[in-house]
Amino acid sequence: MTALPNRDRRAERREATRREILDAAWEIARSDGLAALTLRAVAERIGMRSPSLYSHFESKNAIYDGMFGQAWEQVLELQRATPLSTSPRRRLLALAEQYFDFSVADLPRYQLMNQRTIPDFAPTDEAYAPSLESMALFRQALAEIGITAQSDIDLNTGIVSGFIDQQLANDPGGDRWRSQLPRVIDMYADAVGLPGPRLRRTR
Amino acid sequence: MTALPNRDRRAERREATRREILDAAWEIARSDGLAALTLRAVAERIGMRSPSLYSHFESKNAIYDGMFGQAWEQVLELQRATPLSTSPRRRLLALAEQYFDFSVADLPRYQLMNQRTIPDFAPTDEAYAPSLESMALFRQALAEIGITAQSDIDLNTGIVSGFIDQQLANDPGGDRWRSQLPRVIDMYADAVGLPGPRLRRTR
DNA sequence: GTCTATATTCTGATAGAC
DNA sequence: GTCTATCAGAATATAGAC
Repeated sequence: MTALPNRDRRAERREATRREILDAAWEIARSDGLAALTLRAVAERIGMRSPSLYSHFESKNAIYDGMFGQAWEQVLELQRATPLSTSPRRRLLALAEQYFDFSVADLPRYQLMNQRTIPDFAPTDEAYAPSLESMALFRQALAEIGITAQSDIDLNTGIVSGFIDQQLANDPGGDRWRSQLPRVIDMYADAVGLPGPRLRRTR
Repeated sequence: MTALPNRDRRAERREATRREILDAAWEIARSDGLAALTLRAVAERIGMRSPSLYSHFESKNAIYDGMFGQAWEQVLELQRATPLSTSPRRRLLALAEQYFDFSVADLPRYQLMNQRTIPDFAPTDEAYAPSLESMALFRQALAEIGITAQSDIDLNTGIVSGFIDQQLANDPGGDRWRSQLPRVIDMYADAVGLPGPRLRRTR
């Protein structure tokens, strides 16, 4: 009987190459725009020829799919690594700031995750899974401080995503909207009936 | 002395063709996605060959530019045609609903107006002008009800654009976020110190 | 102002040798 | 698993006849 090695070096190498391809794809997206991605450019950046990519991804959209999954995995990691404040308002602010900062740090990533920038791309169920998991964690974090109504959750996502949008569109690199997060979170907390203390003084 | 005709039929025709081209471009953007626009497809749709488009637009991006200008002109027209309520809260709600409905009615239009979906497109000053004019009208509409601080204006745009975003991304064609506009506008009005009466009962 | 013809370059993808 | 060679097509844009 032949002993199986406890590490599959082949699989490890394969996975490393996959990540290398996705890393290159992100770099191109960040410098030239998400829609400007081409297989040749990705291959060239890692010293390959474009047909070789097909050993790792079955199509260009499969690369977008991998990127989509990676991006939401990153959100998940961030969520899992961050302890949740027990103060309801501080928790809300921390959740908002965390997602805000993650989003504005990388426009193409945000476009891929949340906007339909690439006409014929739709994530596979597998790539979509971490997105669902992320939302589930978010709902749980809100539930623990008494926010369970769908309308209250929607109110939260609506506000935060709008701040991200405006920051990216009208003040990239700045903090015009980011600096107002405490204010808007106080508004939100008041609206859904959370107890104080407020994050900021009232006017 | 030769009398000049009081109508320039040639210019009218030219302008009509220009509009026809842009109309076709919008149709393609709506059915295939904004980034999927091609000159061939535009030309074909109006019974032309693609090189003929160059008699009316100097490049593909010039077509995007024309579309961008048109979209913001439409916003302007809408703003000018709508009487402003004298009740502060009703005015806020009407402004929000108007822009919300306009935005969610056409995703590619919204992407072109507000998101950087096309990597190498940037509007010319001419096409950008109606956008600035629209924002000026908006600021004036807010100023008349006592909202003048930049932070208060930013708060408004942040909230409304986020609702649009979420509606487009997570409930296209529905009203999950649209139906909450009165609630969030009340929140906003409270936060910036507007007098009542409220649009909705407090919980 | 529209056409045909074409330049030029690029695209995603496949076949098959090694 | 990566390569060369290539496909088949599409892209934007230009030249020049009519």
